Amino acid sequence: MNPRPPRSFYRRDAVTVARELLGLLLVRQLQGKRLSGWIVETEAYLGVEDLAAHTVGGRRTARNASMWGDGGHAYVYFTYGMHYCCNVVAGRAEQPIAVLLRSLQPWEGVQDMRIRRLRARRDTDLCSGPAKLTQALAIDRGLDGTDLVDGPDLFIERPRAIARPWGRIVASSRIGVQYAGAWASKPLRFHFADNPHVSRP
DNA sequence: CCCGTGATTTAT
DNA sequence: TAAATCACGGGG
Repeated sequence: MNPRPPRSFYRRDAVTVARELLGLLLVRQLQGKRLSGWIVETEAYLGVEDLAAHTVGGRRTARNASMWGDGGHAYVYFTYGMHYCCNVVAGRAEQPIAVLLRSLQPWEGVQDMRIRRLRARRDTDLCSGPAKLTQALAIDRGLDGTDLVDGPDLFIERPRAIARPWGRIVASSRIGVQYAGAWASKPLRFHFADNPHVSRP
């Protein structure tokens, strides 16, 4: 069993957490089996001032409640009538910042992922997008608020030995937030250069 | 390019 | 109550 980062890992600013999540393993434990993938793409959402964040202007609703909680928990939301997206909550309670998990490099349970993602033609289609990875790993609103540090169903591991050399980290503007004015172009998306599992180059 | 899809949010 | 929105994915 790989060690998990402690609570203090998550209780930091969203950009730091977004960058340091790259190369860690997201694990979904389901029916006694592990589905997992290496985190290769993230986006930071900076809270009340961030025009692209669900908590902009201090918005606090039933949907985004877990974003207001302590770091190290999941914020899972439903959108476009059919998709779930999974965030890692950063900072401390009452500091509504988070990191959207955008892409994984599939690792364990790839065969199960293929069954959950029948539309994926290649393995680079399995988890190369925020709603693709939730479908592949069976993450839905039932996991909203789950504890990534201590929970049994969804968590993050940081193996002692590095699995592979990941290479350079690239920063770019976030995807799908064109409405956010000046915040749309800030370099808050992070991914490994030249990784084929990233949602788009 | 366009559209499906329906919960969530905001405006009356 | 009603209307608009949407941190997307898949197909042309």
